[in-house]
Amino acid sequence: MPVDRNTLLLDLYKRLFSSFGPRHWWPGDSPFEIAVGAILTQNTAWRNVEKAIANLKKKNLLSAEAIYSLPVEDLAAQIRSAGYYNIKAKRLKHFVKFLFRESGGNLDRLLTWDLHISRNELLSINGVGPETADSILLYAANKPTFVVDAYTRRILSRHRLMPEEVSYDEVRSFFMDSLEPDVYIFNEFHALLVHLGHTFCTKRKPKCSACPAMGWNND
DNA sequence: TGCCAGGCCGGGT
DNA sequence: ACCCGGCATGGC
Repeated sequence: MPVDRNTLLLDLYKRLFSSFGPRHWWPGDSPFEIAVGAILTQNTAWRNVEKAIANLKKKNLLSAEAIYSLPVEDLAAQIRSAGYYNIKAKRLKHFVKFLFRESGGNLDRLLTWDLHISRNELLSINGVGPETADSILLYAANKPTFVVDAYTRRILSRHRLMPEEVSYDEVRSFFMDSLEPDVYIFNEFHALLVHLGHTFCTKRKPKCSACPAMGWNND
């Protein structure tokens, strides 16, 4: 009697949670900091992002007003450690320009909008794709949207819950159709997938050492 | 030492 | 609608 994929997904969450415990994400003190982190961490190790954010904080530049006023070349220099600093400086500029245009520079107000509306608004910003938008919505606004990233895809494909090449929206729908729209579970599930992907299910370790212990077949 | 990290865009088929 | 090159630092 085969178990359906929805049940397998919920089972994965339960196993991850009981193995690793709550991750208490996202690292960041304010919604704006979380949004900046979401842009800076695009295809980049978080530890490189932390340094850039700490630097912005130290220089009192971690606000929509400061980033709006700072010349883009200067901003790039301040976020150097995050990598892709020229392109990311432009993206942060696009983001804060959007905030002032749509919401008076106030991210909190934008995030009170309806999920579907605010997601499309965020996606209209040059430099904000689906993962960045969902990260901001889930972790800064506590809205029930699921974040899909490279770890999510790798883990799901290694566990044969989903082929490698499916689209972002297909993976997101798989999670959102299988689980109750619970912000806490979406938050922890994504964070747990990143934790697993980070510590065990990496590219350098094609045989995920934690998975057999968790009762999963990933030959 | 090379390979990898919590993507996304723009130009070309 | 896909496909691909470009973007860049820092750690293992």
